[in-house]
Amino acid sequence: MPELPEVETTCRGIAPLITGKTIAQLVLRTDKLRWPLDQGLCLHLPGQRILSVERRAKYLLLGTAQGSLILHLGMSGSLRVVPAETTENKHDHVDLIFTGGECLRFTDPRKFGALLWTEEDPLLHPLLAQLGPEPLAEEFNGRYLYQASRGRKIAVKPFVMDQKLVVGVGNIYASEALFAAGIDPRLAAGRIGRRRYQRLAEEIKRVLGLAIAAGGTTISDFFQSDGKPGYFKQQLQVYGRAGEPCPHCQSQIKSLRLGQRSTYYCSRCQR
DNA sequence: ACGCTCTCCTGGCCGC
DNA sequence: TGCGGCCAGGAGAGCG
Repeated sequence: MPELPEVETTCRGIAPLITGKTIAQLVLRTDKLRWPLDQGLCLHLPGQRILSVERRAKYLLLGTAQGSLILHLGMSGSLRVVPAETTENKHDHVDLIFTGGECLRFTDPRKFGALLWTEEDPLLHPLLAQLGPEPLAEEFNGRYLYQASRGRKIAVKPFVMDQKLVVGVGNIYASEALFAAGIDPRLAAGRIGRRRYQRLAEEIKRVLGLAIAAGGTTISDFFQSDGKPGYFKQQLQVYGRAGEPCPHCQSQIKSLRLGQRSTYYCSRCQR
């Protein structure tokens, strides 16, 4: 997926194009994404005006006076604003058509995304209520990581990917931040000290910030809301680079699986 | 509570 | 060129 930088890029891309627009029609071309789609969406949405477009973790929240649309891009989802008459492609599952003729189109080959309607505060929705702090917020820092990790035996990489700990750090940026911080991704979270967590928190913020500035990372499926790819791929130091020389020490970048996910690291720079 | 695995889905790529 | 196997940015569910 779309990790945090990709969702942020999408949020910034669509917000100015759809804020204030009134929904005329919702078109669903599949009956389920990650979960069965609530057909009530088609009843609730027409006539609503988009008052806000926000991101929380990897969720996009479209606020209206009556409730909120909660969107998740899953592993392969993307959103674009196109003219409503634009011919749909195979994986264009949802269209939110506005009265002015614009269309917010959700595309997701793997159908791991989500689309939910809630009339409560979306931040209190069961999917969002348990989420950890935003990584770019001040409350996310080395002290927080250190305290949260005491007694934890889980490897540090899956640890920082746990959305209950901190949101938005996915598989790509977890490898990148650990490389930048010089921490072996296999280390038990509970055995890493304050200073190293201080560094890791800084690197997570730095890497995510750079990726947002580059419009995210496009491996294959992700595109910005204007259809362009994200350009951060060129700046990836280790992700997807097994066998290539480490940009710092030239030794071969290694890969392994941790918690079912591909992990890339330099065994010389990361201890 | 914690740590681990499996699972949803489609497509691209690799090797035979 | 076709086919099987494996892999892919997420994360909830269920297990011990």
